[in-house]
Amino acid sequence: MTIDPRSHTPVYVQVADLLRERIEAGELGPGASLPSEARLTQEYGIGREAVRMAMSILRSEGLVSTVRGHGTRVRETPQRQRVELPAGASVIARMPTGRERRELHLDEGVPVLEIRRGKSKAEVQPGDQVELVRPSD
Amino acid sequence: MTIDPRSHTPVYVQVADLLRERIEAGELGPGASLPSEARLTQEYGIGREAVRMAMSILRSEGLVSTVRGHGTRVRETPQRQRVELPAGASVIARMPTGRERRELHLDEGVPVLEIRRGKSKAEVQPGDQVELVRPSD
DNA sequence: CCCCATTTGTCCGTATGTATC
DNA sequence: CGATACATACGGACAAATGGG
Repeated sequence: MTIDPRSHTPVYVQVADLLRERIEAGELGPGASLPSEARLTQEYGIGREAVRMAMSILRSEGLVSTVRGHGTRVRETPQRQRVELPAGASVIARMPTGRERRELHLDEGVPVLEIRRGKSKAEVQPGDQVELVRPSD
Repeated sequence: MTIDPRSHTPVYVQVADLLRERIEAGELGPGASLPSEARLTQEYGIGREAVRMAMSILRSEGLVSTVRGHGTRVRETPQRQRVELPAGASVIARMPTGRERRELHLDEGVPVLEIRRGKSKAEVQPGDQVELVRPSD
């Protein structure tokens, strides 16, 4: 697969798609390092900005995690704890607020589960660590 | 609040944090326009790239929506439909894959609810349109 | 400890395209 | 039509963090 600069789809989206495929196919497993930005600019014959925007997309999808001076790695697939959703409760999925992300130590691209029971304050759970269950009756 | 170029946190993350605060505090309500890129580069004394990456983060969080040639606005808070979570089912929150985002016509920064019942294939619901409910017994 | 190569972060200049007013 | 504003894309340059020797 290669990049088509004349395509209607932006170059950086094409790059993100290519890398996402390689990750989802298991070619780049959890913990594996992605090629460096310099490497990707050479391999695809594109500018660094396109590469960095592609990385930004993958981070926002929770697929990878970038550390300055080190590189970008495929995120580990999280082990989720099973939590019971109480009777009469409801739940939504959304992105965390700034405070929530700091307090729950959430990476970019990690949603939260907001559980409401009646009129009381909502409970917020990290979306990458929790699996909600409604038991069989 | 200002920007500290010598902080260990990247400038673009700081800018995103500042703008997020102003949005969450209600200073920038739903529908309100954010300052233009040029304006922000001047106000904070930073470069374009930092501003654009900050905007990219806020978009990825579903907080704002950018229209080319017009500007960036705070997104309206979505109305959610109530859907019952079946007995014996479980649910997780995660970001959609590229294919899911296209097929479900999801905006940037919108997570999905993945509902599993037994060993059958999972059902995926848009996180900004659905509220899962477990009825009172 | 420092040195060094690697890698990402940041800024700048430039250019073209596209959408809105 | 022009002015404005964002989107995409390339190039160069330097700063800062990491990790290995």
